[in-house]
Amino acid sequence: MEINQIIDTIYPLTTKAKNLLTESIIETKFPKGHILFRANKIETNIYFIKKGIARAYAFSDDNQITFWFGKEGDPIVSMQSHVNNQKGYEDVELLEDCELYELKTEKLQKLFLEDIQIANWGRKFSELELIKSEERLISLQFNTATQRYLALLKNYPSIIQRVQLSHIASYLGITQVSLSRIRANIK
Amino acid sequence: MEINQIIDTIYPLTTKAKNLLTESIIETKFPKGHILFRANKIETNIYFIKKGIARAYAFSDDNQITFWFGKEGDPIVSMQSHVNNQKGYEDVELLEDCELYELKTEKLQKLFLEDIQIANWGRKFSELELIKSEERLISLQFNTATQRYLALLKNYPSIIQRVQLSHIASYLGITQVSLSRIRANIK
DNA sequence: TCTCGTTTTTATCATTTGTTAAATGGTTTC
DNA sequence: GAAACCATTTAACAAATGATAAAAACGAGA
Repeated sequence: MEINQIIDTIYPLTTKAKNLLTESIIETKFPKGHILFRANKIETNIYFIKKGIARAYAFSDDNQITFWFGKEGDPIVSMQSHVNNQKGYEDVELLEDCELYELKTEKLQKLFLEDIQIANWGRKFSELELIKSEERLISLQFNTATQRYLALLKNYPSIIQRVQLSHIASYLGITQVSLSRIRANIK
Repeated sequence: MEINQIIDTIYPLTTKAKNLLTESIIETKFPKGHILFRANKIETNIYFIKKGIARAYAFSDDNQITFWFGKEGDPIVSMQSHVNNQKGYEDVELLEDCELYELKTEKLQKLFLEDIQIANWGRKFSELELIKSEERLISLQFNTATQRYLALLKNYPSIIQRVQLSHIASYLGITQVSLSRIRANIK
């Protein structure tokens, strides 16, 4: 997905403000398996996915738990770094060869203070992420694992082809064995 | 908690911007049990809690599930109304007699477009809420019910005195019976 | 095609949580 | 103080999920 479309979908900007923003964005590529963000590190960039898919995970005892997937058009942000300039708790791994748009956090923070349109674009960005996060929270709290799996399939059918089931299981808050049972029962 | 402190904790404003914001805020009171927000309704106000405690819940089949508690200093917002001007899915009930600060969504949206400081205050507001939501999500996905209960007690010890256990149980994503068992095992 | 390594499924048993119902405890009202 | 009401706990059984191990399916290279 092209950066212009990504920006406009969040909050439409005038040409001037959009130029200010796009001037600060560069394109970059990383191979499948690349670790884009590291836990316990302050990340200095945010990204948007032009092409590819990624996951964020953290460790609980010894095992990785995936709590986020990103696909074309989605932002990749360590919120702790972006908001509080603090260390994040997550790794972000690219699950396919990826083309990304890169934007320095510091540069964006500066634009927030200089341009009211970009400040409102940043506000809208967080508002939209917040709504996504709330929906995810409620899905986890309200629905059974089976319901959550079916909802994921419905919202994002191709994820089954693109992401291995062990990651999907931990995203759903269950073990891989449990997801396998659920899949067997659905057929 | 006083409105000045609430505003400043989110993002410090110059006197001029703060006056613009506080001019639009009025104080109001409601008794315990009052339903402040209704599901399937576009809410036109946002609130901050000066004194008291509230919960948001939605229905899953026939039973209410509490997914949020607010106490002194916390905002009460229907994000669907605030961000998308759409109907929300939640009721908000006051669990004690409450003193609230009230702000019209429409007025705030206007200020966002007029004052860059207030736009950045609004951005910070959503960013902070987003971090809270992410933390909650990860707690739900990573931890057992017992761990979540202990964490809640640690973060907010007096909640046990202020909120009945059936609400806390559904907030933790378990039944009241299950919470009762957990409490019995901890002692 | 064969082999090796990885992913996914299946099986078994233990643990946790859900469901329903009854018992206990506390509070309010008359 | 008794009755009525509500919140909380306990009990008993059912269902879902976790843990561990083994089998099966799949894919990438030689």
